[in-house]
Amino acid sequence: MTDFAPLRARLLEWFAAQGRDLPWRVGAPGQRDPYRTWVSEVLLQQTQVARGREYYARFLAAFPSVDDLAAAPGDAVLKAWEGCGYYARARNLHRAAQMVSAAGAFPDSYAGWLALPGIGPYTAAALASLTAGEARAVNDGNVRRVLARVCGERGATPAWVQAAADAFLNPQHPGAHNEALMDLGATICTPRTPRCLECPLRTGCAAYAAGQPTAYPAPKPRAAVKEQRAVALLIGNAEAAVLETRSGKLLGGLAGLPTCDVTAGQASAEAALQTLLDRYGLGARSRLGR
DNA sequence: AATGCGGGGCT
DNA sequence: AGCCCAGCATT
Repeated sequence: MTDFAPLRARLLEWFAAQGRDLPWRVGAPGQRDPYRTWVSEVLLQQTQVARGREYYARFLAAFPSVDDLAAAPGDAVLKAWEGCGYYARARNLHRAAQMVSAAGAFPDSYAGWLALPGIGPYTAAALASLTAGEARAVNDGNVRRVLARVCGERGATPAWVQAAADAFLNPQHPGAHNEALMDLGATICTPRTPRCLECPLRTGCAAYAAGQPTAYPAPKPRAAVKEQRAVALLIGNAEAAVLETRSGKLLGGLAGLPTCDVTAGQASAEAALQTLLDRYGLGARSRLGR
């Protein structure tokens, strides 16, 4: 295994000088406010920082404290999340806020955070290290990429990444170390065109030495994208239109235009449209003037 | 271990 | 036109 000791120090030095200034980073890593840190971490699950910033400001304005969030109606929480995607995050955050509010205190350990809905290994490690200084290494897309490159490990499996992240962790400054690694992955050790000449870990990086940083980690073969087709009906105009509560998993429970799935081919599309027209008693398609 | 879940940015 | 993003829950 790579000798991480010199890399740890250089990473923290770089972070002190070049780390990102983000609105939820108030106070020292290790004693951050649990609610704000929690909201930011959930928002940033599979969501880029620029977008997370917008929704963070909106969400904190609507729900300034965990008690405010717990007391809010579910619709209001979803409304604040509107357009951000992965809506289970909002529903789980709301449920978990009610659990925390009822308990009267935030979790104070990795295990405690992990027990809340919507919080998995990554988020629990981030929260435990950032709010309580617990020595837990985060393992996310940035960490996987940075460590695969530093160690020259093309086939970085989840188990390998976790072991490497644990070995790299700075037990004296786990929160700062985790944030530093994420910032490095986001701003220097990027997926496509890494800025190796600005990287504090360049000396000692196996991928840089090999001259092909983007070859690490090797991309995983992706499953073929499944295509789905549907016909939607607009009754109304840009000001007001008929909406339905969607069923199923895709945006289920949210409002949307009336839709009908299309199985295959033109005939099926015509049939789907007719189904929608019949549903609203709009008669033959020709009556729409087409 | 695989899959579904949103929406947008980057190359 | 892919690939990726501070992942998680479910199967």
